[in-house]
Formats: sequence, structure tokens, C-alpha cells
Amino acid sequence: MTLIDVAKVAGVSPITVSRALHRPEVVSEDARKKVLEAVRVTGYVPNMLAGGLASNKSRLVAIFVPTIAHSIFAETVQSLMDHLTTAGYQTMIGLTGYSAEQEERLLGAVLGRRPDGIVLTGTLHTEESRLRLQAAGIPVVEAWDLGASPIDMQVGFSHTQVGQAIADHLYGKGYRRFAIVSVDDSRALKRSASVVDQLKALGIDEVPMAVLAAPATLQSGREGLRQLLAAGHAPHVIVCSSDTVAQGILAEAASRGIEVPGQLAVMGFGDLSSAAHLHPALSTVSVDGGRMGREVAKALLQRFRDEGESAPVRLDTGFTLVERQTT
Amino acid sequence: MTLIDVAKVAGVSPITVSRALHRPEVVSEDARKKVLEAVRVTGYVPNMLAGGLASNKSRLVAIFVPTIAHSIFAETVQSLMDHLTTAGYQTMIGLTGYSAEQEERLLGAVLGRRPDGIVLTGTLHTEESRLRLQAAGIPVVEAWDLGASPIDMQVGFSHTQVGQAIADHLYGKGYRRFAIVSVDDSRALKRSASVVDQLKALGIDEVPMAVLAAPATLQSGREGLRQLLAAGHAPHVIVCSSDTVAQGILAEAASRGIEVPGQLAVMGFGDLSSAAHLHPALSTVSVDGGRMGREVAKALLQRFRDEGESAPVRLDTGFTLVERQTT
DNA sequence: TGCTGAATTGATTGCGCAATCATTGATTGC
DNA sequence: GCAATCAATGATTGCGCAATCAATTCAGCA
Repeated sequence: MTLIDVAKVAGVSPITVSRALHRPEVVSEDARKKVLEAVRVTGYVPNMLAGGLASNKSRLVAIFVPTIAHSIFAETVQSLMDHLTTAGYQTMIGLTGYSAEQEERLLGAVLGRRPDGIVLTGTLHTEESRLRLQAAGIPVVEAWDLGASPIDMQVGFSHTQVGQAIADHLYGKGYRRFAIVSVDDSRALKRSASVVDQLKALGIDEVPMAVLAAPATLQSGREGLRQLLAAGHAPHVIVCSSDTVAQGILAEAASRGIEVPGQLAVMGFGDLSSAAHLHPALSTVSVDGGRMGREVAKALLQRFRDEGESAPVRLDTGFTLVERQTT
Repeated sequence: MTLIDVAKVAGVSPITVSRALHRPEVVSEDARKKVLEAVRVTGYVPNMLAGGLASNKSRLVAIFVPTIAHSIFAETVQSLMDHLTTAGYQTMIGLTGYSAEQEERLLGAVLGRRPDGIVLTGTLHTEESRLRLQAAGIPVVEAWDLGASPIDMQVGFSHTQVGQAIADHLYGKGYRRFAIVSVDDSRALKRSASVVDQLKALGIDEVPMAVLAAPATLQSGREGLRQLLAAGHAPHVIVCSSDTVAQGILAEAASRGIEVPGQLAVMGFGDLSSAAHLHPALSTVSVDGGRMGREVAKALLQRFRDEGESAPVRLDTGFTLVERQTT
């Protein structure tokens, strides 16, 4: 089934069929009806490979994420996909969570599909990848961070500010003996480092830290607390790189009969839906994943409309400290 | 940058470049080296739109899931994507979780990309969708269920058997006063109905049930328990449609000072990673999402190799009751 | 009546690549 | 020494569609 078959059935030329489907406003009411009927009868499905080749537009957006299983990015991705789908774009997800080479190969393969835009939520690691992205000449949005030297557009928040806010808040509540449990992920480490820096500015020099392999699991949290205690530390509050880690720490603390927040306070990050329902309810930092997805979609669609030259986007979506029962 | 440019740089014909990249074994060592060098120098990225159009193969697999955020399917999808990527295939995810029309439009759009195969993890609701899938003439795998009248291949487990096993197990432990909290999802309802049937066979006629709107959240669980109690029921054990719902029930029970499992036992489904770390640890049913993804990939790749005629696949990946502390 | 311009439709071309068939040169066997 | 075989390479064609430019129709107007 091709455009030509549909054209024959409808009794018009192929190009009229194309127009009736893509730009119905330029076709007469009569022709449009004939075409739509012919499409229905023939069960025609447009071949987007051919269309993309001819028009040099794929109506495809590639999204790179470290992982989707139980990921903090899931909500952003879902929101982004929803908005792009609504606008007639489709999405491809690339899972970069493993090695840098895997990621580079993936990028090569994805660029082969000639996406109209690319969204990065994780960090792209290699310089080679950056070069290829720039060479591709398509809109790129980096989400979930506001780093220096953006490739193109950015939608996210400052992990440094998050770290500072956490340190200030907990210090303000009177905590003095801190520890950190973090997974080995660049943004998580950025937040952790910022906590340490800010505490130092507040006069606290010693902040023991347990760093565990990504991805974060409850097990990471349990292991992190074990390591800290085994090393002889006795923190009053633990700042975690994510709610998942925090939940693991709560589980381990419960096993050991450590009272939260009486003996040990815990601070999460991410505000997972379960955070509010834990016992005790988890204090954490809320970031608006859904909004980030929406804003990323908005920025991309704007670029698509403007054919390349709209204003550069750098949007801070902020964050909120959520005080519950664990601090 | 096209194949022709690369060919000029390498000093060979375009088709030799194509072969050097796709079937290196048929090209001489010398030519291959020249081509790879030329690709490196030019930064050539093959245009898969053109390749797909010419070869009638897209190296693309479409995956339909209700949702990816905090979804029980996430692990399957991740595993599936990993395996397909390794084999040189890329994946497109379609989110079907909303309306049936949305889903049908989505299918149309996705088929336009001419995927080499399709994986359904959620249910495709409309008859029209089934017809279009069959008309597409490509391998289709239905995952996460083993229903009657398969479209093509199936990899999953029997939700009916899960329900029976749960009923038998809890009955065997001495429970007699049952209740069910389920979200309104076809597979979840299938499990719940099976529990009811099996209990009836065991002589228990009355099984109150609270059904809540999908998707499952902790809130669903809390609300479910509230509804049951408000209706005057006093179950000894609640069978939940998912671990998430179960976790909500545990949270609500804790708020109300109901002791688990002393006054109320709770049975989950899915064995989320957090299930083992809750207090008390959640009894549940474990299904191997990773294996399902792997087997789906295997079945598809087999079909791709055999050009359509390999044996039909119907694989039962089974399930395991996991007894922990809540029952 | 003829002319202008807008609305609608059509013919042709090329996007970048792989499939198909054809050709060349090297190697083997008798 | 010559045909037969094989490995390696190349020329041509068409995949299905949109862009571009050209043609046609028709209403409105002087």
C-alpha cells in the first residue's frame, strides 16, 4: 500500500493525497473527503521512512537516560513523551547507564535515524559524543542540570544550590554531626560536594561520606549506613543522594533499633511518591520532574517551529525542601 | 555527508562502502581499512531512513507499555531494550496508558516507522488495533500474560494461576476472612477474580473487594483499606493487586495502629525491590521481569533471523510465592 | 469580453541507500 | 594451457515520499 495506490482509489494525483494528509487546509473539501475515504478503504499507513528521507524531517526526538527502571527521571521522561506525542512527534529512548563506549555507539546509531532533536537527562561522558552532537546540527536540550558550557539548551536546576540549601536548613535546625551517603553519579556527587562545602563555610570540617556504586537501591542505603557505623562514625544526621538511599537507611536503622529522628535524622532527595508514606515520613527535596519534561518539550517544539533561530533556553525549574518527620 | 562522499574519499565505489559497514566479511581487508578511515575522517553517519527505505528493514522494535513511571513493567522494558540494543536493534516506546483513541493513533504513527517487530506489554484495547497489527505482517509478542487468542507470540505467565496459588497458600495458612484491594487494570482484575473463584471452591463465598482507578499508587492502597473498613468489613488478610497497593495498606494500617500481621495480613504482587525492606517485610508474588524481557528479545531476534518462519512461541515464565512477614 | 489573481491540482525530480545483476581478476583443476 | 570456479568490486535501479515548479480552474472586475 503506497500513496500511489491510495491516489488511484481516490481518483486524484499522489501529491494531492500527500497534501490531504499533511496539510488538509490547502486541499478542497471534496478532494479531502475522497482521499480520507480511500485511506480508510485501503488501510494505508504512510511510510515515514520515505517521508523523512524526502523531507529531511523525521518527527522523531531521541531521549537519553541512564536507566528507566525505578528511575528518578521516569516522571520527566513520561511527561516529555506525552507532550511530544501530543504535538505529533515520536520519541526514542536511549539507555546510557552503562559504559561510556556503549553510550557513544548508541548515539551513533540514534543519529542514524536523523532525529529532529535530542534530549539528554544523564550526562554524556565523552568528548567525542559532544562533537557528534554539535555536528548533527539539531536542537539539544540538557535536562536535570544547569552546568557550565551547555551544548545548546538547558532545563533543570542547580545541584550546587540544592546542596547549600540542605546544609543551611539542617544546620539551622541545630544539627552539627553530619554524614553523607551517596551513589557514584556525577549529579549526586555534585550535591554532596556542595553540602560539604557549605558545612565547611559554617564551620563544620569533618563530614564522613560513604559512596556506593550506582544505581541507587535500598541495599545501597543499608550498606552506606553500615559502612559509616563500622568506621566508627556516629552522625546525628545523614544526607542521602536520593530517597531510595534514604529509605534503605531507614530500613537499616529500624533493623538496628536506631530511632529516627531521635538518634539519627535522615534527609532524602527526589520526593518519590513513597517518601510521604514512610514511617516516619521522609524529609526530602522535591523537584518537579513533570514540569521539566513539559518545559523541555516546549523548548524543542519552539525550535522546530522557528527552524533553528529562536532564543537560547536556559530555564531553572528550582526545587523545594520538604520537611517531614525524619529530620 | 553521504555514502557517496565517503566512497570518494576512500577511493572505492559507494556500494563497497555500504558493504564494508554492513557485511565486512565480504570486503577485502584493504578496502575495509580504507573505508573505515574515510568514515572516521568525514564523520559519516549512515542515514537509516534511506537504508530502511531501500532494504525494507528498519532495525526498529516498537514497545507498547501503559506507563513507564514507577511501573511494574520497567524492568522488563529495560531488559528487553538492553538485549535488542546489543543485537543492533533500536526501540521505540509507545505509552498507551490513557485513552483507547490515543492508543490507536499511536499505533498508526508507530507503524508508519515500519518497525521490524512489536512488543505489547499492556493490553491493546481496540479491535481496530488488532487488525492493524495483523495487517502489518510483522512479528508481535504479547508479554506479561498468556491469554487465549494470541495475536502471534506470547511470553508471560498465567494470572489465573497466580490468583489460585495465592488463595491456596493463604487458605493453607489458616486464613478464612479475605478481602481484595485491586486497581482497575485487566490483568490485576484477572488475578483478583481468580482468587475469588478459588476461595469459592474452598468454601469461602464472601470476599469483599475494593477496586480503585489505575495506576496504582500508595494512595490507592490507603484508600482501599479505608473503603473496606468504612464498609464494615474486618478481613484477616488482604490480597493486593500490587506491591505498591500493599505498601499503601501497610502505611494506612500503621497510621491506624493496626498490627501487621497480627490483626491484618497483607499479600502483595510483583516483588518490588522495596518489598523485602519494608517493616514488616512484604509477602508477595515474584515474577521475573528481566527474564521476560530477555525471552521476548530472543523470540523476536529468532524471527528476524528466520525471515518469518520459525516455530510459534508461547513461553510461560512462571512466578514464585515469596513468604515474608506480612502473612 | 478579456484580464488578474487566488485557489487548487498535477508532473517531475531527487532524498540516500541496498538489492540485483554484471564484471573483473585471481586461483584452481584437469 | 585453458576452462571453471571463486573472491572482490562495480553499475544500475527503485524503495515511497515531499519539494519544487508548472498548469489549470474559477471568481471578480473593469
